[in-house]
Amino acid sequence: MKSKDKVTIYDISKRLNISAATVSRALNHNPKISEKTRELVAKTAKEMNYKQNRLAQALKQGRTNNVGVIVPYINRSFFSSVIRGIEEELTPHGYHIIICQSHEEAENEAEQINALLSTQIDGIFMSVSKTTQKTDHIQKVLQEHTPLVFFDRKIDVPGVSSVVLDDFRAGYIATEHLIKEGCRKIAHLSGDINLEIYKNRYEGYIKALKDYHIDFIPNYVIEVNSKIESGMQAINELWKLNEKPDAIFSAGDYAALGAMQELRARKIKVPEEVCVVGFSNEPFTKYMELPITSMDQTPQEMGKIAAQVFLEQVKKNSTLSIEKKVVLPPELLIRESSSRKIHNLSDAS
Amino acid sequence: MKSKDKVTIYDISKRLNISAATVSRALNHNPKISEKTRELVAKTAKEMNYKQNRLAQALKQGRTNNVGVIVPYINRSFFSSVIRGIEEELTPHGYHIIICQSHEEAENEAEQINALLSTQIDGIFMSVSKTTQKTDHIQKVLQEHTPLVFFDRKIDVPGVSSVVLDDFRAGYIATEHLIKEGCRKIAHLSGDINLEIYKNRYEGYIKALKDYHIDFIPNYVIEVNSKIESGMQAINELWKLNEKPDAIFSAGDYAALGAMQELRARKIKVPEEVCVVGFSNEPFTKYMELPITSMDQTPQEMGKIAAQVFLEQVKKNSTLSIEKKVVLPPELLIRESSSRKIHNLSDAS
DNA sequence: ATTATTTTTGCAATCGATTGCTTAAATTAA
DNA sequence: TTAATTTAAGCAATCGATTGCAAAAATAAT
Repeated sequence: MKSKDKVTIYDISKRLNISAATVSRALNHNPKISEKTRELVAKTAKEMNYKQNRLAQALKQGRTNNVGVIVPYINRSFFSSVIRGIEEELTPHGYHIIICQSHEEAENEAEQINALLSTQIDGIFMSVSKTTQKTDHIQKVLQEHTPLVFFDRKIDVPGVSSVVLDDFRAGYIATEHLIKEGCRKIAHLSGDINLEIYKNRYEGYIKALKDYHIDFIPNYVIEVNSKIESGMQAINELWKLNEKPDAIFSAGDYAALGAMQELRARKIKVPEEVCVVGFSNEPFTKYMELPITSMDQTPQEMGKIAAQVFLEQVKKNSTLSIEKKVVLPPELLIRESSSRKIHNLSDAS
Repeated sequence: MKSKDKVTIYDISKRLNISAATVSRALNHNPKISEKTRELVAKTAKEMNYKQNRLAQALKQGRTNNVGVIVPYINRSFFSSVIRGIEEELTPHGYHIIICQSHEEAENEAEQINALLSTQIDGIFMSVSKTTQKTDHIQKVLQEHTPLVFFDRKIDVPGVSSVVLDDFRAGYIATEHLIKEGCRKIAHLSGDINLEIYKNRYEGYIKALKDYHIDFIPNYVIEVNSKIESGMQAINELWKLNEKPDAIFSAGDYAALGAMQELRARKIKVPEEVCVVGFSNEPFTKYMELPITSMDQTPQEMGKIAAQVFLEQVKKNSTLSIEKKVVLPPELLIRESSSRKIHNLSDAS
């Protein structure tokens, strides 16, 4: 892997008997260089299979044209779609995207941030992990004046922009939908309330119950993670109660799926006996034998907007960090798992 | 984003009235530095919030400790699991993983390679895109003596190591399983034959038919992509035939899912009338109402092994590129979609 | 033909960290 | 106390590309 044969601008300059400065300028289309030599340099560069050393360039210029994206997991449809959105928006501007996973560990998250900062990335996009409590590592990013944009899962830190879903509204809409389907005993499978998104979904749920004069029953709220098994477990808990729920609003699709599995195992009919609504519009929700109603978060759009916020920030080139907060509207995709009436199945995902 | 305040070893050296060289050595635990000054430097470095500039370091050392992974899509369970495997194996060795997507476009793939090479990564892991025909961009990697390891989808290029599944065997096993379930008219939803993996699966299928003296019917082979819709389309094609198949062996889970949807729409019972086997063991196959039999590729293991092959290669530090070919055994996970007999549902995924 | 002006190119410093070689300081031996 | 030896720290070059300023070459003006 030693490569003594890597071609540099000096190699080109020697070959052509001109200075490296001229080569550099020629390659960068500097107008001070005559067309003649520009073409000559371009030609020999290709001949010699020259490839720019972006390390050296970045070191000199102070920017790498790399941005980092930190997500809990890359294999969640939601996150990979956001990444796709960021890519599409930033690639045309010459940026490259470095994707990192925190695996929901605050520690990993901090390490990834350190790694990114030390490679001098030009910006960071991040959806914080569930276990993130302290903001030390985020302060570090700000200290370096590296633009930071939160998406979906954010922490409130002054000076940091964010693009999130209106999770409160989403929780409200989902619950309201279930109420309108005739459900009155609506359980909620919540995520960790420490994360704003889950807290907001939960509060939207509460508010909808209140608005429709339905009593809130604390026992109907079960905390789950994003594993299928936890959804199963949640049903087991709920069905120990005297008053069984007639609807499940899950803050995640995987838990919703688990819930449906367990309901089926118990021969409880969905949606006739229990309606189910999930969250995130994971692809499988649409393609189940019994498709699951779910909340779409327009993730790709979210990524694009996050990227735009970043671009704005770097364009201003100012040290003062702009703080921009974008909130996107959710869209409920109603499918069979919650459709008691023969319904207009608006399924446009 | 301008940050005139980034701390360098010079800042530390000035503060302590020692040379930058000493600071550098101290931070790197060079034994030539006394414990006293080492601690002093470490302390002030922390105080001043020093963060190493890995660009500069990499430029000097000639290695970045970054490796690139190029996959068609990150949101396929298979690929993200391979990436996870690579991460787990390489992170302890101080490497950072840069994840890139080709989106199945050879052009993107080439661009990603260029970008990675110009940032001087220490190695590349890659699963080639469907549209990759030419090997020019791969030759470039070899010219730079950058270690390259193919996983799953490879192209035959001398000097490149690879870790792949025994796809021929997998195709054989899947087909044999269907035969043993009593199927005789087995259709095959194949991927693009230009990719070795799909060609091998196809040939395994042919061989099994032959071994069991079943006539091969060309019309029973339909090319699909990895979209659900193409699986539906395939069933539409197959059901135009006079002799309808009694089994489907799909080279991909998404197509298998689409096929099952379409069969259901046509009121054709799975597995009673038609057995279905998919490929890749995507999580949804297990959690369907009617779980799909699928071929597991032990992706995380594949990633780990690929990483080990890479490590071996860099350890030898020799310019001569070792060529190592690892072939992993597939494992068929038999589920309801292909179990006519009451079966030992060996489901360990 | 000579000077003024415009183009084109080169010199050398710089980005931040590393490292071979040398020198200075500290320790031990004589 | 002085020389010999070990230990600690500094000098300066280097990695490859960029860029302000200066010099050289080419062109235009007088």
